[in-house]
Amino acid sequence: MFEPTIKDIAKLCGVGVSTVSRAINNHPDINPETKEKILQTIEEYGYVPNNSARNLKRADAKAIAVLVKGMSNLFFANMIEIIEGECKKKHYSMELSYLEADEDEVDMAQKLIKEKRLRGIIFLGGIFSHSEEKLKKLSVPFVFSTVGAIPENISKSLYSNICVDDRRESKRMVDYLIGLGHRKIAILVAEAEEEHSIGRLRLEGYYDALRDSDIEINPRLVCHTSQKMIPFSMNSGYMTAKKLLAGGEEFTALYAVADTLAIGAARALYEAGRIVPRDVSVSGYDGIELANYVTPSLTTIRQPIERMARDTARLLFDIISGKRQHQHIVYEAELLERESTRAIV
Amino acid sequence: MFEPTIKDIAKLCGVGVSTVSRAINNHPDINPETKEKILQTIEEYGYVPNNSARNLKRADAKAIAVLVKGMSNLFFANMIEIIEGECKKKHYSMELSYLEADEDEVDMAQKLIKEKRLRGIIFLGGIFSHSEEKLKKLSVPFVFSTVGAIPENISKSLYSNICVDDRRESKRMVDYLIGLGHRKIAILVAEAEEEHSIGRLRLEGYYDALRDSDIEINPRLVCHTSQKMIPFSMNSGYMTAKKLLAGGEEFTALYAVADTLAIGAARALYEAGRIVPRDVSVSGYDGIELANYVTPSLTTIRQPIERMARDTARLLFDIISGKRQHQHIVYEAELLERESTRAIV
DNA sequence: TTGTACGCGTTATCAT
DNA sequence: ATGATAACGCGTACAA
Repeated sequence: MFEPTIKDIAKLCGVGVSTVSRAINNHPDINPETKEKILQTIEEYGYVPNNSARNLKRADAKAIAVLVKGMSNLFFANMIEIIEGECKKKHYSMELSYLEADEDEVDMAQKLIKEKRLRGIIFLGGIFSHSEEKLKKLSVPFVFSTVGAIPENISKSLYSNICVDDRRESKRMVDYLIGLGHRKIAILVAEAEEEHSIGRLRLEGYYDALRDSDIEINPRLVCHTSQKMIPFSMNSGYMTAKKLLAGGEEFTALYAVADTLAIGAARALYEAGRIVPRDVSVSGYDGIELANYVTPSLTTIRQPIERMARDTARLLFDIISGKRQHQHIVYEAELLERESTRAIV
Repeated sequence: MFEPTIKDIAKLCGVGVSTVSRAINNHPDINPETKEKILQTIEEYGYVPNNSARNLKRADAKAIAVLVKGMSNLFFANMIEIIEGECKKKHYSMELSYLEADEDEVDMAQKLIKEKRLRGIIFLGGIFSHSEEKLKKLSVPFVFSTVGAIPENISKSLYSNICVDDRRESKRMVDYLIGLGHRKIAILVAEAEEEHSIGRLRLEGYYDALRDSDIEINPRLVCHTSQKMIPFSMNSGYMTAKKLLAGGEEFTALYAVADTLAIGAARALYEAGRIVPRDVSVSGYDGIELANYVTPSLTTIRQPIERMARDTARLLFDIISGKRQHQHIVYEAELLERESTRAIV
């Protein structure tokens, strides 16, 4: 198979490489006829420009990257689409990259900045676990969006952050359950070991709520999902709830720190003959589409992700263009009261 | 911010660029002390090699790409992980790229082949809608996996294909429903217009089954999801089922060509006061994790995706290394009989 | 073991 | 309007 380069096309057309380049990149200074002929030859021989060479040469790319931590997370799909839309408006291209839990997002960001000549980065999800020094190595502005809490000792002038207060929203949910008369509230929590993880923050919110209402914390109702399982899988919620039930500890409500966990748990309750919400109230966190379609539909916390995604992108563009400084914005989430919870009679 | 290149590092260390290159790429011919010093300088100045330059230079990358059509599709997450595992075993790196419905996967493949010096491609999902001529432009071997039917007129020696027979498996499901005594079977179908789409194939299977059992096809029970909605969303299933119910046509079973649609439809039935499976049997297709956790759990068709993913990767590697020729393998799916379907009394 | 110099494919600058 | 040529940052043959 013949893989022509720009030189081959130039030779084929009897023109110089710069003319071909002009044809490809829609430069003005070119004779329409020449252009036509070149484009035709390109078509004929199946010439595809080499992006590596382009990126190497090009000073300026009008591109940003979105780095998503934890794929298999449907939660972000929406946000990414919205961010992509904002990019299109600004005539920016968007590089999307999914990272495994063990990959270092800042390292990846550095690579991409060089490789793609990026002008900015959006970090989506995950936990923040980098030193200030490391962060300083990033040569373009970046915005964290929906990532776990960022340590206080990192200078706020270095980055932007868009989030909800996970701890506060989690407390809101537990307050709601307490308001319904529940006092024996079990919690299903994942990844709570790590300092600034989502799981940990949501667990803290649970503690806050109980403390505020003078309810003693019962460690037997704090259920950690097994490390061996896929972190936020339904199966993980299912198995953990099974264990809770087997333990025999009484509870009238079960709050899972993710909708997926809650749905798995609801199944375990069903199999144990406990009817939701008659016997047990169940609630989740995230507000995924699914939560509205299971039966009974799931009471949950929903972040305003559309707005957050939009604002994330806009903020980044404003910082790139120098219109604004770094911002740290905390959004209010919403408690969606649905069928899976109800007051104790 | 200072962005050092390999030259800067070389100068800083008082060595030549090739020595730095050797240090980076673990070449044997280098003095351990020199290497140590270089690596230290690299660390200190935060040098990150430019991947574009690397790719440009490198003849050979030991890399493949996986092109996924339709993100927001949790279905593939599993497969990708397995493929990634196989890549690691072979010491290949894997480039992952998600495409929107309107993007051309073959064009993208061509770009990536040049940019990343790929040795092979895996196409995951989507519909096949390319000419043989276009396919021939790809200079590396490729395997289709779980994509819709590929037109007969394309030479089989050009590509590999790993799939299940969607039409046959769909028929299997409808046969099963008929076996339970159902004769008024509604179907929820998406994307059925396009010739070789998944939706179309599954609809054909439905027709096949009815025909085999001499059940007359009732067009009012064939429900197409609206074009305006997100193709396989639960909401789409929900709305379409609502419309079916509003139409007043009688049915005792509802088969949706995707689990997500089925779950949305189940919700609509619930809200209409029709109990599943007592009043209506519901079944889906795909076998996503969720199907096992909703209540009642969903009867569905499950492709052996783990095995398919593994075999897809292995086949590609074997073709790359010349061990095997292109293959066309059809896997058998499995009908998972669960709580959402039952015999007519 | 190390350094020099060339070329990968492209774009941009400068002549023409 | 067009062509020659110098970068871009890196890997590698070849020379030392």
